[in-house]
Amino acid sequence: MGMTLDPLADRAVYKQLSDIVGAAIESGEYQPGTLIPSESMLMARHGVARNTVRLAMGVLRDQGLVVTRHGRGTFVRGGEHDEDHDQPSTSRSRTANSSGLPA
Amino acid sequence: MGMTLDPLADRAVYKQLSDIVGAAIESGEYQPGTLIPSESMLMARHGVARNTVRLAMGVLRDQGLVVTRHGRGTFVRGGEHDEDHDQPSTSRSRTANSSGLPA
DNA sequence: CGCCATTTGTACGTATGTATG
DNA sequence: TCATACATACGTACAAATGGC
Repeated sequence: MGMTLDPLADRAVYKQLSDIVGAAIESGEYQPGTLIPSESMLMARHGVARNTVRLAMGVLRDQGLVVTRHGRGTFVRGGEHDEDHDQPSTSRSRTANSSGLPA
Repeated sequence: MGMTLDPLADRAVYKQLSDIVGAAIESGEYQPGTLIPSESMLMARHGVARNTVRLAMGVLRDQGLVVTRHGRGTFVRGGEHDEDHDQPSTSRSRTANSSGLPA
């Protein structure tokens, strides 16, 4: 279960990380509407800098797989029950599948 | 024309910078298909870190205003003559107005 | 209410790699 | 070969939001 990062690989580490977390999401390991590990957690677990983690999260965000909230964390998309409280504008004018997962 | 950045403002510096450059693009100061100032230039001109410049460029990229090419620079979108040489996949599955400018 | 821990946001610095011309 | 420009990755620090107490 612990896909490891390879700094020597052709693929950038942050992309490898986004692949890993993204796969974990699609595999159901991280359920829709729930929080994925915090940046600190991911840093510790994978031995990378925060920057790298944030870049990876950025990829997942662009893919519409997750949504990040200041002070709260990063949630797996698709929690239609909406653990949202208010928020001025949830959508971000992205291609992003507002329904949640792509397939 | 020299809109200055205000580190004390409510709006994040990188967002202020994206506003400035974005406005310069829409005002025609930076013509479609041409290069905008390099990261080094923007750093020097505005007195900010490279990271900040890159964040600003990221905003413009998300807005579909510019396109960045490794080793080349960041171009104002709308150069339909296509200064492209080959490239595996130009689009990035973004909302991005493939035609160029939003309006 | 204030206090505090956690978490993301912003901004800086440095180094090295890769692409282009 | 070389200079320029962007890409990746590490580090630090402080701000702001959140939520439990």
